[in-house]
Amino acid sequence: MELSAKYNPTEIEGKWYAYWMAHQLFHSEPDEREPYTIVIPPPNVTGVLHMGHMLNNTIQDVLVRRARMQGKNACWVPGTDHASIATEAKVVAKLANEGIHKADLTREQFLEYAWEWTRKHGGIILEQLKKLGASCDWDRMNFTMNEAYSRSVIRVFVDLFNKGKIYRGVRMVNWDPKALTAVSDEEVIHKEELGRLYYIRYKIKQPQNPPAPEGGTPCDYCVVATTRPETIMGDTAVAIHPHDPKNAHLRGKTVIVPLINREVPIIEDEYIDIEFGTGCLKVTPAHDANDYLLGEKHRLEVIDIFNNDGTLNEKAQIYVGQERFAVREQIVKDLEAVGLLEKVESYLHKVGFSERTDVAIEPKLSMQWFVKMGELAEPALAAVMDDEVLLYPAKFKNTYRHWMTTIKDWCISRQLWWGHRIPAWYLPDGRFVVAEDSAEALKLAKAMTKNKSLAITDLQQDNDCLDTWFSSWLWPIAVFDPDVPGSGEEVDPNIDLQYYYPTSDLVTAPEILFFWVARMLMAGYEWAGGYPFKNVYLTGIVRDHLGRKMSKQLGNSPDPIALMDQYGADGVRMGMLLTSPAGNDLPFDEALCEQGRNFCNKIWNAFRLVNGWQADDTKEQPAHSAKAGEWFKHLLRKTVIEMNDDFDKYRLSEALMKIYKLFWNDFCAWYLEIVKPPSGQAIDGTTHATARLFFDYLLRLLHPFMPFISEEIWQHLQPRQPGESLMMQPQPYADCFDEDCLAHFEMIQQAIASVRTIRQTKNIPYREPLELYVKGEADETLFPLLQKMANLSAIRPGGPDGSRNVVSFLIGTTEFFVPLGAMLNVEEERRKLLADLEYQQQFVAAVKQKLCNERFILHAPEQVVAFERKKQADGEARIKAIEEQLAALQ
RNA sequence: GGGAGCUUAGCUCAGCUGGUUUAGAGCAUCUGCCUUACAAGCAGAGGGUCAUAGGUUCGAAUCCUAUAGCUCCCACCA
Repeated sequence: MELSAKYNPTEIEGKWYAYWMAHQLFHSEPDEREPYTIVIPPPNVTGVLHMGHMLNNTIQDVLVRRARMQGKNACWVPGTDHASIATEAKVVAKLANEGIHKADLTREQFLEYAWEWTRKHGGIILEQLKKLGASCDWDRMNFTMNEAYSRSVIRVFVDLFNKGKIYRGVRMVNWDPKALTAVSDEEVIHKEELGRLYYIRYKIKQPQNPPAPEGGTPCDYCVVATTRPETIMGDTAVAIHPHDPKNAHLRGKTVIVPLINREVPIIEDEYIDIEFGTGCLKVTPAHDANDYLLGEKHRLEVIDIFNNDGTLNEKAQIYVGQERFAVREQIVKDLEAVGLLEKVESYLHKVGFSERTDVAIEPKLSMQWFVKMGELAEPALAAVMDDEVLLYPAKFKNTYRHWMTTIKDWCISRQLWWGHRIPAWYLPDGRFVVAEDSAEALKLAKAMTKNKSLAITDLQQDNDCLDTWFSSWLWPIAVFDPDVPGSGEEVDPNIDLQYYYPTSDLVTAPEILFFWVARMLMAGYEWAGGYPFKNVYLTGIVRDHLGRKMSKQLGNSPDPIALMDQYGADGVRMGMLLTSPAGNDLPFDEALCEQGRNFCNKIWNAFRLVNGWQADDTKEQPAHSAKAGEWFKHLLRKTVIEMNDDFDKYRLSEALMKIYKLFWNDFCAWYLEIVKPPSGQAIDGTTHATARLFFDYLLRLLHPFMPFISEEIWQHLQPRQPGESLMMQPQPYADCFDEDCLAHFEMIQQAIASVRTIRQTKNIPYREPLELYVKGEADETLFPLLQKMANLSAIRPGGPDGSRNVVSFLIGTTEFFVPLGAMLNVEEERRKLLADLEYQQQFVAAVKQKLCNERFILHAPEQVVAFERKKQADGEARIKAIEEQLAALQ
């Protein structure tokens, strides 16, 4: 078989993915094995793969593949999220491009367009995941708007409502004037903005003949500082602090709102910051959350001057129909014209923006649905604080606690059509019923009104949809059993849910810790009797090399598909994993993918070498090959133990680095080079079998990280049955290794490197054999190996007698000499030895100083003192050796 | 404004309960090699006052305090 000198991933990756699928290797059914479950964080149904997904799903695939190879029944459930705001926004934009406006469509017509869009774009992202190698159980594919899933969402709403945990109320919400919907606090991004602070004069309504304040002049105005002058038409009071001396004269007065000349009272409240601006606050209860609270407290009128789209309505009296920011510009000019603008200052402040549409959020009063969070949050908080559920890295526990203890009620209604419609039906008299469907609603309505003639057409279902997270918080439950919460009448408990729940690991981004992770925990305790996952691995954010978050807007995100085409999926997977410890940001660099690709090529060529060997069973195994095999066996064991430890701590990049070095440095550069037979000769049967065995183990260790190339080579390594796959082979096991064996070998490696250095500095080609003398401790059984790798004609014990033309080096306290004859540069050698001598003398001096310190001898543990003594003795031995060598140079 | 975290080689990071020969890795760099598995390679080498200043200790990259710089999260100062 001819194998190309370059590894070509594109030919191979598609082939093996199809093979795994054809043999149902990703599919899981409950059985007697221990389950290992991951539910995918469902990407937006119409989204495309970005670098964050690449990282996230690579990590999940590594964990799932490894669990599978550990004999667990691994199940990775894929699926998508309907993402109500994001998807609806895309559909609205697409329709607008075609000249169709949402407002002109009926709900049914719009939903038809949305479904069409979903069918067209939905699942693109899943095909991309397949290219990455994701070993999801595609038979378990789910979607948050599937019929069954939707039923579950509705049932949960009804259940919470019946438990009194859902209520309807007028609240100040974050209004997105572009998407025309309320959004949750978590969907508001606060950005710092350089705005302006406008000082506006409100005329004080004076009684006839106003008395002048003591020691001052009569004051016609009170000055109010605001960043939002366009809201003054909604003002219903001006507030001062009760103990503010400079505004005390305003007490009990009324002032006139500029331009519209409405008379409003001065109120007093301790909320006011005396130091800010003039100490006077204009109160606009309809358009500011704080003002709303003030308004409630002081029973102020609420005047809502905005339309839903951010334009002003007739209640504003002026600027009606104009956009809020245009009005801000205009009103400033108009105030100035009538002399009511005192001054304008630059002012740095935070403004809330909608995460989805990036427009400034408008605080707005409206009727919305809320979930009471207090009771739901309790078990979810305890789970994390008591380590029942573990966060990786644990530092997120603090943030989590902070959020969960200051949690506010969750506004779950969205003024959207794409999503789960709120199952509330309004009666003609304004009352409402909550039910799973319209028939049930009618029954309830009849009972409520005691009106038997009530018809379904008399009921009007709520027009709003539920927040996307109100469906995705059920994800780990509903993908296994959409009948939770049940009616309580079920006879057969759901087998899948019993077997797969709770899931093992959840891999997701820290930015949705509260959106999603916390709420899944709440749902788990509320409806599934316990936590939904044991471990939460929080990934970092993928950034470009300038440290910026990768985003579409910046255009700094590489196209994942193009990357995989260029470097292979395995190469990109390795690139993603190389620098991504849990919770750390990932500074992405294509060079990392290149490194991954190069590694694939290395693996490929190692295989080409081993594959090309002709085995001769009659040939005896050379001593160096036997010793190398022994060494590598122990090194392999050590690495397996270390990798297991890394995996236990979710240190995936370190585990990968260990197998990378084991394969490249130890297996290729050392083991294969040692056992490689001279060109054209056959290899002995024992070594041939051992090398293949090692290769097999290495492929198993590599497989979770690089599934494609490992499968390809494993299939070539020996004949396999149809349907056989590396992904189902057990991981290598080890619990101990021989440390001495590794240490002895390492010393020989250093000796070999030292001889090579001598060759390079002295310009002695490798072909020219050298002699070596060894004085001191060394494992002689490794000398044949040393001889082969350093190309030595002989290795002799002791020092070379009387010869001056010798170059030497030290490893530990063992001296090595290489006679060089005329090639030796005595002066250069002396310089080197003198430098070394000085270093050793300083070293010994430092150790001695430590040992002379009585308090050190007294306080330090015996072992540490003994170790320092050995350091001194070794150092002195080395000094003696160097001095002898210097003497020999004379 | 409150909270959390970070600062170790040119870059990205390990370094766990203070001591393991005067700090490790990968990448990058430099030098020499087209040696019949691989130049996407081989061999070798160089590179760090562990952010700064104090303190605790026989002993500090590691523990404590302060300072500086960076990052993230939360929060209604108009």
